[in-house]
Amino acid sequence: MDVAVERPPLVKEEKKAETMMEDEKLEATKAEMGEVREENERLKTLLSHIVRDYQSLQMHFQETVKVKQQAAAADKLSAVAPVEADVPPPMAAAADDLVSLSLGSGGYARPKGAAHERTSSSSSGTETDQDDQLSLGLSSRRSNEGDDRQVSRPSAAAAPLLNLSSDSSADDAAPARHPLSTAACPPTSKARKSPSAGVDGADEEVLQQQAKKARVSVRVKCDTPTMNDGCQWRKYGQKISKGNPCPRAYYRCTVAPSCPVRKQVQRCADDMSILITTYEGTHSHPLPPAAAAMASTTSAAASMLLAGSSSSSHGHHLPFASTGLLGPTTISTIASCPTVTLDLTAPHSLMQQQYASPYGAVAAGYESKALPAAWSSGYLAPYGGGLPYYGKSSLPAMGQHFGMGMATTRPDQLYGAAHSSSYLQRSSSVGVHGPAAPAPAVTDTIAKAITSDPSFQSVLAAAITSYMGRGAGAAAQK
DNA sequence: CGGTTTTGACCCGCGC
DNA sequence: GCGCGGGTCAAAACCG
Repeated sequence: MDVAVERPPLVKEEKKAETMMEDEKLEATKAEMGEVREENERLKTLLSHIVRDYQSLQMHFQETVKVKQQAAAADKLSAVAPVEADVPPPMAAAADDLVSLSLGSGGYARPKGAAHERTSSSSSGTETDQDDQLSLGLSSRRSNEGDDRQVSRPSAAAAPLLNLSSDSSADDAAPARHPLSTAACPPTSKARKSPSAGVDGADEEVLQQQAKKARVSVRVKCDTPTMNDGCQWRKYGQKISKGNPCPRAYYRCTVAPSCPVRKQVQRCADDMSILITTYEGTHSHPLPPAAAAMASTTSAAASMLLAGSSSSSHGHHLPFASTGLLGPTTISTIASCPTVTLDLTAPHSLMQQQYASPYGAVAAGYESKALPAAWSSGYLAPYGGGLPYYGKSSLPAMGQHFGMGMATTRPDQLYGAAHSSSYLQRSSSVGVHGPAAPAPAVTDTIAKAITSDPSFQSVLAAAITSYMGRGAGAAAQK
């Protein structure tokens, strides 16, 4: 009873306390919002700064390249009569490449080759929308030069010189000279079977040679028969190769009927737990997010390869190699089929070094079984998806998306995501370390890496800038 | 029933 | 020219 009498005042006090609490909460939230806003501003500033840096670098590079190109052209003219005068020599084109890491959506422009591919392949089946095209390719292109409408512009100005992955290299290196892009003639076998398929024999040969270029081999510890990289594959063959009791399986990308991408999967003879997946070709269709992530990884690797093979100045655009971002990476140019091998398996001494390096955690993250797990996780996060899709989002959104992707389960997105460094710093504080939660750990370390190494930032900035195309430019100028 | 996997045959490049 | 090995084809089997 007493209690009943005394209750009203208590309730009042409670209410008072509640309102006080709410006020506090409100204040806290407001403060938080303010922080976020500040963060946002900082990010914007940082990004614009980066973009500016990148642009000036780009211009500088272009100037240098122009000079080189002119010299080369002069040489060529004097030496050999060009087959097509208006076509820049492949090598010169290769030299024109930029360090830009185009992760995804039309990452590389396929000027004439692409157009031709469309026409030639569309006759046989459905072809995906080019605008949304995703590419495995790491391409070099002039990213922000007012080319705001399309990520990849089909005009010659795009002059994408370096396209990362194997097939694309053919596209880009000699788009006009070999109008039939390699992607367009997926069936190298068909060419094989019907060599007189109508195209100039010599051209075809060159084409195929180039198509054979640039393979990316990924070594990963994986218990499953294949590493799920998010793409759809159809097995078309299996062979017992010499020196390895384990059969090698051949897969073809089935996301698009005309997609030329293939992969070979084989267990390592020495260590059966290691799965060696070799990718070849460039997807001629938009990729699902999960696959895009993988594609960006392999394209980064392929870019290293092509960068090394496409110009004499090795290393000037091997940011990942130099930083070790991709893990222990070996490049073999044996035969006419150079291959990048990403060894994401055992902790070699190299790995250990990388552990110690600011970027080591990337490799470390891959090294653990988390890698296949992450790749095969199906990746359900709505925005965590492939980088290509970011191409359409506004800049701030991008930051969020990147952050999201990283904070969840995609260490492999780091290559494109790291620009939101302050976000990373943040997420790093939430990160959980340990093998059970590799991604946060990776995020954490990456954040440290980013904040501690300006060169890394600039490299990523270049990549992001090129990837974002117009979006970045527009946002940066704000 | 359509798509995928399996598997033997075939083709091609390369080394001898 | 021949044999070997890698890569691909394509029919049959399999599967959901």
